[in-house]
Amino acid sequence: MKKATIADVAKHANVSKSTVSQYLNKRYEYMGEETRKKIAEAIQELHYRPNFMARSLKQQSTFTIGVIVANIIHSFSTKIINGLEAEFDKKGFHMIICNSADEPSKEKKHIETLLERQVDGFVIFPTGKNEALYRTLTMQNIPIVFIDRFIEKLEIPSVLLDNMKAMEMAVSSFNVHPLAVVTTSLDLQITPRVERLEGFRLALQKRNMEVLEEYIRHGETKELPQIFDELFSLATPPKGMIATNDRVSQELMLYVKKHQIRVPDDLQIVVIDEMPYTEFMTPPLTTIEQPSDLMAKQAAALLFEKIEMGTFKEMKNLYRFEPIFLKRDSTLL
Amino acid sequence: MKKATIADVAKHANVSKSTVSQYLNKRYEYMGEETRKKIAEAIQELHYRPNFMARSLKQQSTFTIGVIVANIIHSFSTKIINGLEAEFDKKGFHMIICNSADEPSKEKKHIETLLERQVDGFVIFPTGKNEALYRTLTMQNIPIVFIDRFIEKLEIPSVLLDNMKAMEMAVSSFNVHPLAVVTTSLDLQITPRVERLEGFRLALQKRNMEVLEEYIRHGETKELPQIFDELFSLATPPKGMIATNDRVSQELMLYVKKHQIRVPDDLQIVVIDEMPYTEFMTPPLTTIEQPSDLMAKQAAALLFEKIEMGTFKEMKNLYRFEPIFLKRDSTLL
DNA sequence: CTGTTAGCGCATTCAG
DNA sequence: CTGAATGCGCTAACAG
Repeated sequence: MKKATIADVAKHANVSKSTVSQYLNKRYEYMGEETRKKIAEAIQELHYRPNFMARSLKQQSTFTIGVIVANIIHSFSTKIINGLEAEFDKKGFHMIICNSADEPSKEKKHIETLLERQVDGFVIFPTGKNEALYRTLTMQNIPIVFIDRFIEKLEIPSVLLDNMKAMEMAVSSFNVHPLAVVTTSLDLQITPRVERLEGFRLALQKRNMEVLEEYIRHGETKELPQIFDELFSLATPPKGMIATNDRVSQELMLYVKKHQIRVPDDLQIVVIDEMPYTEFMTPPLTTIEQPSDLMAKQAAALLFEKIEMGTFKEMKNLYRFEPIFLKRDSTLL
Repeated sequence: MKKATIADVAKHANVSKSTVSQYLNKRYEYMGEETRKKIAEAIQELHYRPNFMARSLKQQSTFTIGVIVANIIHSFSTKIINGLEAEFDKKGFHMIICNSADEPSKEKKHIETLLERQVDGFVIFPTGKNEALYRTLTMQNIPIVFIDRFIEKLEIPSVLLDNMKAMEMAVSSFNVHPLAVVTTSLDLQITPRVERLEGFRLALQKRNMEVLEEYIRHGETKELPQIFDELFSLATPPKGMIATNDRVSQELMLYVKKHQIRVPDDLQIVVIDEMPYTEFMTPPLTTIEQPSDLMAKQAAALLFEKIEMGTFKEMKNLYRFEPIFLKRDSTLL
């Protein structure tokens, strides 16, 4: 039971291949009523399905987008993937998902193989360490949109959270001090992490509060307990803490529980990224949510702009989204 | 700056297309040292990348797997996707992810378009309502593996949790009664839900406990609070409860919090699906975990068996995985 | 070791 | 309205 081709259908219906092709492309004007029926029947009988690869080869378009996430398992990636899927589906596009695991070499490999697969565009959570490659892509006019992270001096639009504002919101929701902020590894200088720490410093300065670097910490996930230990061993332990992403927030919850730290009495907490548990923790966590669906929509819209019109409408590289403040009980103000 | 083809490279290097093709396929034996260098240079200069579509067309293989999940956002789907990605990546395969949203019509549409895209195989969380289509696929000898759900009378292997055992574990971890079990919608008779309810009944019977259907509930996510209300309004409210998936467990946590139900004193709880929060809830939740990585590995292995050898090694349709019991403090035994 | 030839399945002229 | 011819980019014999 081999796969039927357009030629088989043509033979079966006693017409020519091009007539069948017309039919498939719904150009019914160019054929008789009965011809149409015969073709329809033949397609049914042979279980014929057009070969998308062949069409793509001819039409130089694959209707597929390559998506490279830094880590599928992270909550924000998942939300974005979910949002992108919905948008792509509307346009009849499919997506190939790859995982860079925040390793530049993997990212490079994936970009290259996706290129070989002739994807029509990319959505990438960039590692940031493949600048030459990003530049080549732009020069070859390949549609590409970054998400979550921004790479300077590149004409590639980035869709990201207004991290400064998020930290301003966070800081303004505490009525205690000193405040600490913790994020995950800074090895790759990943935009949201860098910006959130910087936003923290700025928010303090704005309030004429001293910026003490020992309260501004970062490290691999497994180092976080140690970091918390150090923080709470300071002469003046933090009274408020900001967890800048889901990883940190989870580790912090674990730590708080283990050490029976009372929230908000001993420690007030603000976390970035809405998670299922933030609402039913004791106490529920004051959270700053990223509007992931809007962000995915924006990314998809930008990408299609470039794919369909060959260029971005606006000469704008930065699309910042408003964080959503969810006041709950881990802060008091 | 148009894309270079193999012909451009050949011209640039003063050799024939087929020599270049040999080079690309690493059949270096058939060419001179300097020829090789010249080709390498030409490829560099022209930024040449082989067109994977063209190769696929010729080779009748796309090195891509279609993955259809019931809902990307569910924790188990995400974990499986993550596991599959790792396995596929090892073999140089990519995956196209689609969302059926548990709608049979969407599932059908996705299967059909993925077929047109000539995917080499499928991994599907089946809705169960497209039996004719599943059957056609099997008859056309298309590699396909189901996950999480089992469809009877089909020669399609399914990778799933040993749900009976999971419920036996759950029931045996309580030292109170009556016990209740809650799952999400049963409209589609989705395997894990059906089996978990049935496993619950069986576990009770085994212990000569009465099976009372009013303690065995199911409903849409938004109906769950109402269902909990009803359960706790019974003459004898449940003293122990099993949440059969992450949705139910989250709704239950919300409910328990809202109504200040004391766990485990007033209500003992066991949940299925390990989640970030199970460990740091108060109290930590006794959990039954699905070995998602092993399951993804198994699914991938089966699929590749069929892809590479044209047949499954074993005439076996059911691959059951041992649940992992994580005793924590929401149960007392 | 290298070049020629002939498709893979489809879409698109361009004559009939 | 239909059919023949051509090519998308690559691979795979098969000669040389």
